[in-house]
Amino acid sequence: MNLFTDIRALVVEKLDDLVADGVLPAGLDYANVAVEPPRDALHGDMATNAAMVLAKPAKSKPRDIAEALAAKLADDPRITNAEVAGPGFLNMRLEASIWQSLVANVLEQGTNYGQSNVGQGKRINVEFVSANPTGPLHVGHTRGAVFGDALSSLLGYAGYDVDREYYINDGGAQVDVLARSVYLRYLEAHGQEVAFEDETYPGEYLIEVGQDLKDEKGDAYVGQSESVWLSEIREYASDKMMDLIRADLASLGIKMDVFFSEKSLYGTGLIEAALKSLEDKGLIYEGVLEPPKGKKPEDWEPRVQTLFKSTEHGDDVDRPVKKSDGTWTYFAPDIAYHYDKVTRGYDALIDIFGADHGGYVKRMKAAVSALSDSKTPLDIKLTQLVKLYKNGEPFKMSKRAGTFVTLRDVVEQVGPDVARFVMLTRKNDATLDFDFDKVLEQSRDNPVFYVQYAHARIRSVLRKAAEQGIAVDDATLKAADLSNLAHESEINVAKKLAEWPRLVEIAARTHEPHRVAFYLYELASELHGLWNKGNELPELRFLQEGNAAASQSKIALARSVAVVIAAGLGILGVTPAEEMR
RNA sequence: GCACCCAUAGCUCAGCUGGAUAGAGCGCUGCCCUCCGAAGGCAGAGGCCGCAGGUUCGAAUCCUGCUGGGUGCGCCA
Repeated sequence: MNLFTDIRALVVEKLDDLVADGVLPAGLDYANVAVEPPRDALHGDMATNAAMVLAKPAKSKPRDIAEALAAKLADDPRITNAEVAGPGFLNMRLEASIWQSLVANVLEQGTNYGQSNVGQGKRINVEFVSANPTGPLHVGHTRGAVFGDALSSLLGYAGYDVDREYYINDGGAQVDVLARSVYLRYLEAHGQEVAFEDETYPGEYLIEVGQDLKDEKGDAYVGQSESVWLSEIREYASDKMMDLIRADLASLGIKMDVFFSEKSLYGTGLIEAALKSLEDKGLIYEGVLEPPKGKKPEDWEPRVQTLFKSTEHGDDVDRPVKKSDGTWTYFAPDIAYHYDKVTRGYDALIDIFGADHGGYVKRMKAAVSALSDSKTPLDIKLTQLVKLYKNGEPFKMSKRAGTFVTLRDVVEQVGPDVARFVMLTRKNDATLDFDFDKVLEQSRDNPVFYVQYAHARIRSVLRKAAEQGIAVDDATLKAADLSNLAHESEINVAKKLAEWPRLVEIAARTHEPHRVAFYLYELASELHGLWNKGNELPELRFLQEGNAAASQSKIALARSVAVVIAAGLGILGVTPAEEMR
């Protein structure tokens, strides 16, 4: 249930009446007619722009249409009054009973309240993290992981059938580097002195892998050439790294539905098939690229390569799919991977990349557009950098100094709930400041705390009520007499609750889970405000002394706030707090 | 040189498929606990929405051009 769509349906119904009355011409397009909360609450509960949108096509004055529409709307029992304002806005006020029954409705539906069917069960694939299997996840990955997971949950809540997917880059040279690094640790486990050259990973997390390899294989690889061990260790090591990464993700509560291996594209004809598909569309040719202007590489020389005509699908230049020596570029398996996603029958694809892959967006969109004949939309969300702070001071990361911060470091220091919430209180395309101290601060300045506090307060009221022998189960609460929830402050809380379903749809449509976090902050603010009003106005307190029935109706409102907070936090992957400590 | 992202209060940031007098928090000023958690609340001051044009009933929002910051740019994935 969504009050805004209900009222919009009413507006449309009344517009049709006006058409029947001959006030408006037939055949008008209502697509742009919106019913929204007015920016200023003084204007009313809901506003529609119908008159302004329809004035031109109806060849009429906005205010005339608005007046006629207002008269029609005033007939509806739900509308207390409808008045024209400004250039032709129509402001509506709703009966208090609407807001009261909304509270009952929230309790009826529980955390399903706000779920939407805008997704219509469409299948959507969200690919995220996709870090190379060469080591543990770091902070940058954390943001992408949290964002992707929350977006997936949000889309699921909005009625999509979502698959979370991880693309394992286990086909390239970086896995060879990993294998060589593990080999060094393996030799080390055999007591040899080893040196880590530039082209190796010196990270200590490989010590254990080398040791395990020794335990399994003994000295079988010692003193052997790469041709003996490279491919085997590559496999062994990348499996180990994926175990590590899976555990990292699990520590944040993230579980992927699909892990797709790049390696599985090679030697199976999948890359060839994808390229063939493009070739059949006339989008593959042999050619020479222009050097990039202004930043000409020293060793630039013209080369003939196999190119994908990505410019025909919105890219700036055509992109190579084969190197001059005939081997695939990185782009080729990526095309094949997306071809696979397209052929798996998804209605839409979402890729989540780090900001450093921004240059990749156009060619990837071009590829999917070409592969699916523009039928499968691909949205690519970039997550910007995370800047770390400690006590307000920038926290420098350096791989060499061993001070690079991993996902595990973050989770261990602040916990998964805080890490997730903080990462989601910013738009994905804005850089994020993450201060290890500030995120644990207990004040209004810290949204995590503030929202959790609101939830904990409500739980506290429920506990208190139970101690006093008042029944506070949802079945009892929703049957309570809610008509005394009539004070402006109480109605305002209910109005905020009414926005939830609408917000879910907006956030899902724009692929912006941060909107959920901001909404929860606003809702928490309403709750805290009402709570404090109880200081001066005892009739607003949730616990009405000696009056169980009155208490139950007040608590019903508080409980419905807790339900929506829990639902919102659920989307963000955060556990609602029972109490603050 | 080109592409993408960002620019809103002193600071950190919201702002819905274009809507009315642009909103929060921090900081600043002043208030509110015999009362369900003051870990909170209320009020006040604080704005050329980077600059300049354009589109229209209407622009922080869309388009173009600038300025400043970030990211990236053919045999690295």
